[in-house]
Amino acid sequence: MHNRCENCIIKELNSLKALKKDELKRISESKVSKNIKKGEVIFKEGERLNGVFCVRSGVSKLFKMCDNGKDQIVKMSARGEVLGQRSVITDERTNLSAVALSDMEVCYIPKQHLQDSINNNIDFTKAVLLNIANDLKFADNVIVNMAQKTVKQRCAETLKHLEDSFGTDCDGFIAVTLTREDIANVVGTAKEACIRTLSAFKKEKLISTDGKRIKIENKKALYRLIEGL
Amino acid sequence: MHNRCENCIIKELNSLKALKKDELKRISESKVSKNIKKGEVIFKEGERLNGVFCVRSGVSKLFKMCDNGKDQIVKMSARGEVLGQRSVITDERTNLSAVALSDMEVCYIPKQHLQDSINNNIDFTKAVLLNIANDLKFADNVIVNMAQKTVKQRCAETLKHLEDSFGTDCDGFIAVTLTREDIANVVGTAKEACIRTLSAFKKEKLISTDGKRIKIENKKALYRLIEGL
DNA sequence: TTAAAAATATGACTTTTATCATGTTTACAG
DNA sequence: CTGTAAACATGATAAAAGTCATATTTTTAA
Repeated sequence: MHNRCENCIIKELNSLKALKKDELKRISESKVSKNIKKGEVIFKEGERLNGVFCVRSGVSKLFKMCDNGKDQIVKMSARGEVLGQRSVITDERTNLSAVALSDMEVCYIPKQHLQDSINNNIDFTKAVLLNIANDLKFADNVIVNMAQKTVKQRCAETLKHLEDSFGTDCDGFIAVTLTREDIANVVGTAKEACIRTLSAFKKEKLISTDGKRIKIENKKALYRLIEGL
Repeated sequence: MHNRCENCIIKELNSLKALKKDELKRISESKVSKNIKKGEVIFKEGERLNGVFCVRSGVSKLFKMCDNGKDQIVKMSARGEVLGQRSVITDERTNLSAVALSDMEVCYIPKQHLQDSINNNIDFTKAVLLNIANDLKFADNVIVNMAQKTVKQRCAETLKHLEDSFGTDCDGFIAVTLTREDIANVVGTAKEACIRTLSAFKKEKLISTDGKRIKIENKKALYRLIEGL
């Protein structure tokens, strides 16, 4: 038996909370729950999506392959993210690729439902609009950081952002574990530079690590680093 | 006598085209036409806007001041841009500053009108949504370029983008003239690096210049530069 | 018109970051 | 378990980009 969207708590985190009972009912009947394994591709840049993926649990990265062979991660998706939302709205091919960074539970929702609701439920359209507007603000800020901050500053910023978005586990470590290469691909640098910077942070007691797990030890100093040089 | 929004051709370029006659009428009655001088501040980052600015003519830059004292230009606004749209929608303080780069004609539209239409006219809400979704796609691509491309590549990209957005004048020069410093602030580099790169482009006959005016002479070679190194 | 200010241009040098090489540790499939 | 691949780490070096200095040209405003 399916879990019913009407009862799903995840939608409180995204635009789907603005859907009405009957809309949710219809979605419930055609949605497909999927388990996605770590490393699996959810969609590739340039694909035409026939639906969106509502993330119930797990983490994924949204990124673009560059001419230089590296990936640039544009966004890390947390619980509640609606993957593919932008391209379904604009009815375009996806601009980014999505890959699972941990095992994930997602619900696949055929795009017709979203498009119907966007055409008929102004509360939903507004909710999506607010969502995208916030993504845009965030993206603008990333542009500024990429352009004007050093690798050191961006590493610090990325650690802060990961902790803010994913929280900490019971031991105080950031509740998402990325490879150094993935962190580098968020920061926009080479993995060696990322590793070196994190090692320096460790030496300065700004952070500590346990394998891939990272704990922010001196929040104040790390945050200060983000601003000044 | 005011120009009436109902007859204004500019709205064909933006979300306001989805407004109905009576909405346009109401806006016409409370909008204010303004002439803004080159260099004038339209709004500052962190301000609370009481309306948006629909650009009839002229060019402005949307940018953010950084801790290192430099500005990062996030977007150059052409005719048809609705400045302040994002922050009025989310009802937040502005995230960016806007400054006129040439004399401009704009219409100031009190925010109540937009908010009313967003709450009642689903076609308008959808139009704004598409608009912002496209801005987001563009911003994501800028992030990737900033993070992964060299200054040379980004300079080439910026020239292409300026020509694509603003077109060329009768002599074939890009129809917007920026200082080298402003170009540098789009590219995300120091003005010296920008000047040097443009000089190199001139030597390689990719572009020619006449004062601040820039003409792309070898489109193919310049575009090739954007991709590979 | 002309003096001052701003913008452009270029050289010299420093700092930051990327790349390449190599060794070590960790994760994981058989 | 254990061998193999992946990830981590660090040094050496090269390349890219930033900064500072200074000269020239262009723009602007009195």
